[in-house]
Amino acid sequence: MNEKVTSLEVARLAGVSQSAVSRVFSGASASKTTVAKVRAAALDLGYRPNPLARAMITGKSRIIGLVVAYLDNQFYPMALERLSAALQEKGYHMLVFLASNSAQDIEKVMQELLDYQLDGIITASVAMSNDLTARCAAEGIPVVMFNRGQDGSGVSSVTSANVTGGRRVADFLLAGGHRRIAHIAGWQGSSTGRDRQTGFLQGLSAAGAAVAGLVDGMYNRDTAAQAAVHLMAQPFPPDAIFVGNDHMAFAVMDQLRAIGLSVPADVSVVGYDDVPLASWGAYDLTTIRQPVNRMVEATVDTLLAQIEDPQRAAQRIEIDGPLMVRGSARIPKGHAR
Amino acid sequence: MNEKVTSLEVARLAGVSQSAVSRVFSGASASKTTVAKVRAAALDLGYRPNPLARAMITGKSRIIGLVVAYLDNQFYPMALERLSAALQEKGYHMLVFLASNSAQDIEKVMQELLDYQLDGIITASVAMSNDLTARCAAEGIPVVMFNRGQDGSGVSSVTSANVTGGRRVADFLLAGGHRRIAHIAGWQGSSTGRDRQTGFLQGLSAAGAAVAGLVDGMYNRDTAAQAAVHLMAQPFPPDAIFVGNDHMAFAVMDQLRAIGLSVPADVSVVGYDDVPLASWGAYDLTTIRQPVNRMVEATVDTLLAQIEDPQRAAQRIEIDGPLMVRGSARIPKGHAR
DNA sequence: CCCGGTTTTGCATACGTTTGCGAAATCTCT
DNA sequence: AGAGATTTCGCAAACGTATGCAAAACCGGG
Repeated sequence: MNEKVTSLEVARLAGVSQSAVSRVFSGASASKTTVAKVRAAALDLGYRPNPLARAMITGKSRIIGLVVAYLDNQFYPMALERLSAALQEKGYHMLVFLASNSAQDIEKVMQELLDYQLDGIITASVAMSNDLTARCAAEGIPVVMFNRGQDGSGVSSVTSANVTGGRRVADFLLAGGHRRIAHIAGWQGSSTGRDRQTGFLQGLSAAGAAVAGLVDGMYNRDTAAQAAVHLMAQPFPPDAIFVGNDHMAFAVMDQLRAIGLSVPADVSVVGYDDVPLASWGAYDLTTIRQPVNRMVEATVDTLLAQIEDPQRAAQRIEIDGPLMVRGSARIPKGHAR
Repeated sequence: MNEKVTSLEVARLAGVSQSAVSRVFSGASASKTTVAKVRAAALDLGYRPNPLARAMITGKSRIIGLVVAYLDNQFYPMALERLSAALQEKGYHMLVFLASNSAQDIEKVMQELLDYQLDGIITASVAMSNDLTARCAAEGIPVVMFNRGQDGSGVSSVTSANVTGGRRVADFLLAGGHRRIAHIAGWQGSSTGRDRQTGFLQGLSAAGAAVAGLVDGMYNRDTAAQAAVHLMAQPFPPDAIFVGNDHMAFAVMDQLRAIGLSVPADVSVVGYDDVPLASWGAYDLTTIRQPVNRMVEATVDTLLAQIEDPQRAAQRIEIDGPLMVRGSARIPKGHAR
């Protein structure tokens, strides 16, 4: 039914050469009259340049690969939405690759990533070994890791200021008068998990306090809930828990309430991310906000800059975010909400 | 650094023609020895066929466009994840298009959709006018609407059995002894919203009951919360509310609790979707499960079948889902949980 | 009106694959 | 072993665009 209309047909109708049509649509120089004739003919025929053909010749597909593991954590859908919107604005689109974190699976995804002539890659939440990211870089495809850092490897990354954030939580809980503070950490295989923990522990020891329990929650609801049970079963249970991200914090709150404890009366809970759900009535979670918008902006800027200039050095961007004080943790006296 | 290796180089190394290489990788006939030689050479050079070049000549890109409006509702990230995984399994990938529901925006997205040589399109949650879907169909691109139906238009759709589901909720609430039952409906501009409401009202009137309040919640948290307030401010407020989807139901529960009402003691709440959050402790929401896995399966099957055979008639698939009985609504005596 | 300089234009080729077509090779059966 | 049927192979032409190069058109100034 639909005859795909090519630049050649437009050229014929406009009475110019095919190259002229190409130049008009690729923004190269052309005289006023030519542009007018071509535009008219194109509109008439309903012509639009074929991105695939264009990609093949230029080597630029205007497609960005997004590699993501899971979308359970509300933070990622949000980021995905924002990233896609931002890229769309710049004339790019996102091809989605799911990589459950098994090494074998990632290997397969990597192959496909390289097949498509992606202009760039954004990895979110996925644990790519140094090897793999390095290989991408070697293939000359710009990579930006979103919400995950990687020391040493020459790969760009955008995260929030996780160390600072962790520290901020420690300060806040200490100011609230808590003395037995535990931490259900983010997955220690990830930089975010490690950094938040580092900052948090720094904050505690700066005040001469020891951590009252420390478990790796693996960014997993069940693991975190179990950890909460264990922590509270100790002879001297904590009166505050800093949880490595909101996703786990919700599980922890559910669990604490299930065993009859009140938040924050019995135990304060603080999360990390500030996903939309954190502000909903049922949780009202005090948490560090990851400034998604600015993180997305930085990610896109970095990626596009790197696409423009492949020689550009890898960036390592950290964006600070505020503590959102809500009702899940005791509020220090005199604290300005 | 990275020399892109082409089929021609493989051919040279293997001592065969370029066409032979192509045939080996496109699954056409070739002799054992040729296959072996080519495979060896390809492995040696690290060759993999270029999907873009392939797409250009065959007209098949193995890319499916996913058009989605928002990802706030936890149902969609989940669906997206499953869809992407299922497609990946079949050798397809998903290009994401964000379409905030403004007509102008959709128009732009549509143009881009047509530019890329998409093999098919899945629309989720987005309100495409008959005109637009029809245009896609006219261009010969198979379209499947996920979680949204459209009467008349010859476009395939996959939904849950929304009428049945709505009816099921009515029956359940009536069995629970409720007599003043209100409905905060899903957006009436969508088939899901309308169908659920239809089934629900049918259920009520079959039992001779009238609805104790009916508002369009627009699938929006704030609207739904406002609606809840208004409903409860009536002289004879409802003792049960069926909310058009979980996303709004959470807002309603938050709101009810905020004004000092207890769920389900004062008022029962039932949702629709059964997103993960529904089973979490803080809400423990009774809701109709939309069987995402089977819906995704049906969507992918339908789409691929339509790609195989463009003459295939549009399907209209409805998949029934059970009521997940939890704690947010009074449980009828003797009801088997 | 002519000349140097700047744009603009068309021609032809390239990008990396698939695929129809005839030639060559292989197989099958007597 | 040879004829016919079948399979495999290479050649070359697509697919729809971008772009280097040289010719053509245009510009302003003397």
